[in-house]
Amino acid sequence: MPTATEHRAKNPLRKRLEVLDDKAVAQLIEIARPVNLPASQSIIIEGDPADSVYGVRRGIASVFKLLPDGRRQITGFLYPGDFLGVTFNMNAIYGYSAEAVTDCAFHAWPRPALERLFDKAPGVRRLFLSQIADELTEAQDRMLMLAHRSVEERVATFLLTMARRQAGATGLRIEIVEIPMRWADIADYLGTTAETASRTLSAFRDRGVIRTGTRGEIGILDWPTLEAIAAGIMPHEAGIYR
Amino acid sequence: MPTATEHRAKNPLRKRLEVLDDKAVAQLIEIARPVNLPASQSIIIEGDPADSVYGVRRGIASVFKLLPDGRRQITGFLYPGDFLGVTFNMNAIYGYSAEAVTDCAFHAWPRPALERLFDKAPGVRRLFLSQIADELTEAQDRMLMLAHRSVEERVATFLLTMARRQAGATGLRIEIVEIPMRWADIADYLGTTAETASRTLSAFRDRGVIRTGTRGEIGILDWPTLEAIAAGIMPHEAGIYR
DNA sequence: CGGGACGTTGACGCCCGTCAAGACATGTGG
DNA sequence: CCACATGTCTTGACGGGCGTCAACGTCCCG
Repeated sequence: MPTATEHRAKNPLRKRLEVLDDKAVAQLIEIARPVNLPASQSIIIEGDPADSVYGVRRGIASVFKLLPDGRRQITGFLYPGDFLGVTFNMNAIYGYSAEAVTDCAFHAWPRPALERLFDKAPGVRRLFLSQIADELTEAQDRMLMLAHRSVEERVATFLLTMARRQAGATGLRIEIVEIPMRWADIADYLGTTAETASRTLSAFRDRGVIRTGTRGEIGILDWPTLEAIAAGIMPHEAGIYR
Repeated sequence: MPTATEHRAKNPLRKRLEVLDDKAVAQLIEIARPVNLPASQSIIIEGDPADSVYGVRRGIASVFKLLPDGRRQITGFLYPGDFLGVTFNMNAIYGYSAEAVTDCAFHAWPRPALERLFDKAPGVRRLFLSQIADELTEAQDRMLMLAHRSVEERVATFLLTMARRQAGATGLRIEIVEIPMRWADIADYLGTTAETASRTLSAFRDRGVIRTGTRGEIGILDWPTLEAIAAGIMPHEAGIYR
């Protein structure tokens, strides 16, 4: 049974919009304002009035929450086809912050125009609905992950998710996985630290599971082992520290 | 800014349904089938076809996911007024399991009838929508919690949430908090173990923050300290082990 | 070339998960 | 009413995973 993340991985923009008829898509594009942001720029700030909804066109964005002491939990990475800032609060306040991980292009929809479109084109409402539902399922999966799985399992799962996303519908076990985000971001996403994440990668490398070297790339050498680690099979055979 | 849990705590059944007009409420009740379950009986099983949506009328239910090795993460407790099994998946499969924590009474709505009602009464759709959105916000809050906060902070936060829920809109700092669920459940909810949760309670007791004794009840003696612990202020003054 | 951002590696300590045993309450049958 | 079984909570002992602090290496950009 695929997780929500895996499900989402197979649903880029085209897939997501194909539930809409051509007219609805045209209307959506029409009321959109284009927004471009360089990496690590802020898009949405938690607590601000939620007057726009954003759709990722290009690049990767992160959604996160902050603790008063400055610590950060990235609750998700968003890819082309994903939406940002879809809230149904009555007070219409963003419930989280978001920023561009890589250089990004967005559609920005003013909320009033979007809600008018909701009434004209029910398919559009259903589209945003399914996004929320997907996010909820993914959030629940990740709760399980954060609470009950070791950092090794989390990192392995992350690598596999990235690999499968890039393989797309082909299902191939690709060799080189591109990791566009910084490891500090990944650590915040996985609920650990950059140091521990790095150590875990090194351990995988030393066990011959992956290959490192080029910045922003990981080579997967041993899929079965990586999958076994992610699944939690493989009883602490070799710790993080050699 | 209140968390989603706190928000939900102030929204029992009446509050939640008051966004509907009388006719919609009547229609909802009309198509509902009553279901009663004793404590620890299963309501929904992850992976089963999602042919019903449930509304909690009385009692407390837990929503959870299981790992293959049997470990469990409770992703939320549901109270009267909350809904269960609202999925917008195209395949219409429950994404989680649920069971009664205490003796429970539910409304059960067959999905087809409910979707017909969605079209007749748009307020009903919006009601279920806002539930999903609430759950998503809560899920994101809890990710932060599980990933970055100590067990002490989590237990303190849980006690405060329960206390505030019982205080309702009064905002009073009530003395005796009823805890209807077993600590094993609470531990699974907080992403820890029953042992550690128990130890944490004992530490609070020894520091004079709470009073224990009667099963299913906790007395809160020192609100400011408990709030400080929950907020993460209070640098490891006295560990769990005396 | 110098400075800053990012990743790597080491050393250290403690939080908390695990195993185990005991305390206490509740239910069940004789 | 008592003996016993069962489920829940408590407490102890122990060890490991991983967070923290610190130093170093590497790459990039002015």
